[in-house]
Amino acid sequence: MSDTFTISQLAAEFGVTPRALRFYEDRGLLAPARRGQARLYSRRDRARLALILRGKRVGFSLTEIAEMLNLYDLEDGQETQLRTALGKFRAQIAALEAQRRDIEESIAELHRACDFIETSLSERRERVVGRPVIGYAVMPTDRV
Amino acid sequence: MSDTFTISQLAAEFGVTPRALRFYEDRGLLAPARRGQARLYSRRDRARLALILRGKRVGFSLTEIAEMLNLYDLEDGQETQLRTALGKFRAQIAALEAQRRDIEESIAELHRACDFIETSLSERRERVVGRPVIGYAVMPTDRV
DNA sequence: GTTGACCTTGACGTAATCGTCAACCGGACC
DNA sequence: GGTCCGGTTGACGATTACGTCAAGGTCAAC
Repeated sequence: MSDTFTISQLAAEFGVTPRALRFYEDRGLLAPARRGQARLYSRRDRARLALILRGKRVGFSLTEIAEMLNLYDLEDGQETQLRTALGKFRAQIAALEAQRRDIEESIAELHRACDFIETSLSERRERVVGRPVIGYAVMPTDRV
Repeated sequence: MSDTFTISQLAAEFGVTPRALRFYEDRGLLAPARRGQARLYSRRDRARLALILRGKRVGFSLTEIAEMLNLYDLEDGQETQLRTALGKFRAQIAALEAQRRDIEESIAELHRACDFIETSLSERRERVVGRPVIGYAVMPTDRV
C-alpha cells in the first residue's frame, strides 16, 4: 500500500471515474500535488476523497461539501471563524439527524409493506383469493 | 380540513411550487382528478405527495419513487409480481440502512470536529495561542 | 523510434428537477 | 363589461454533476 496514488488508482479504489476527480479539483474539493503535469494524490487527498464521497452519499452538494472541507481546513482561525464553523457543524448535525428520522420512517413503512405482502402471499397459499392486496392499506391517508 | 385541495393549497402546505406538482404528474407520480381543467387533489393524492417528498428527502430519484409507488399500487397482483415487489422493497430497506450508517458516521465525525473546536476555543481562552487548530487531526488518514 | 498505456486540458453534451415566462381560460366581484 | 385571481399548457432556461470526445504530452517497453 503506497503513499501516493495516480488518478486512476484512486478512482478505481473508490469506484468513481478520473473525470470525477478532476471535476472535484476544479470545484476546489481536492488539490493534489503534481509531478510534471500529472496529478499525484497523497493519503491526505485520499482521506479527503472519502469524506467527499460520503458527503455526497448523505445528500450534500459539492458546494456544501467544499464549504465544510474548508471549515475543516481552518488551521489557525480567528475565534469568530471557529465559532462560525462550530455553528455550521452543529447545523449540519441537526440536518443529518432529521434526515435519519426520515430514513427510519421510510424503513418502517417499507417494513409494513413487506409484512403486508408476506401476509397476502400466505393467505393466497391458503386459497383465499380475489381480494385487494396492497392498495393504500399500507399508506397513511391522514397522518402526514 | 377539507377533503380535496387545489394545486396551490397542496403546494403551500408542503412547501413546494405548483410547478413541481404538475411536474410530478407529468412523470406519473400523481394523477389528481379534474374539475373541468383544474386539478383536484384528494387525501390520497396528498398522502402520495407526502411519500414522494420523503422519498426525495432520503435521496431517491423521481423515477425510483415512481417505481415504488407503482409497487404500492398493486391491487391484486400475480404471485410473481408480489414476490418482485417484496424483493425490491427489501433491497430498498437495505439501501436505506446503509445510508443510515453513512449518516451516523457523518454525525460522529461532525461531533468530533465540534469537540475539537470547543477544546481549542477553551484553550485559546487560557492564552495558549499560535498553534494549529483543526487541520486533519479530526480527519482519518488511514481508515477509509 | 514507435507503440501503447496513461495522463493532460478544453469544449461540448446530457439527465434530472424544476423555475420562468408567455399566452390563454373561467369564474367571482364591482 | 371589465378586472382580478387562480388555474391551464407549452416552451425555454438554469443548475448540478458529471460523460464524452478531441487533441495532444510523457514515459517505459519492445
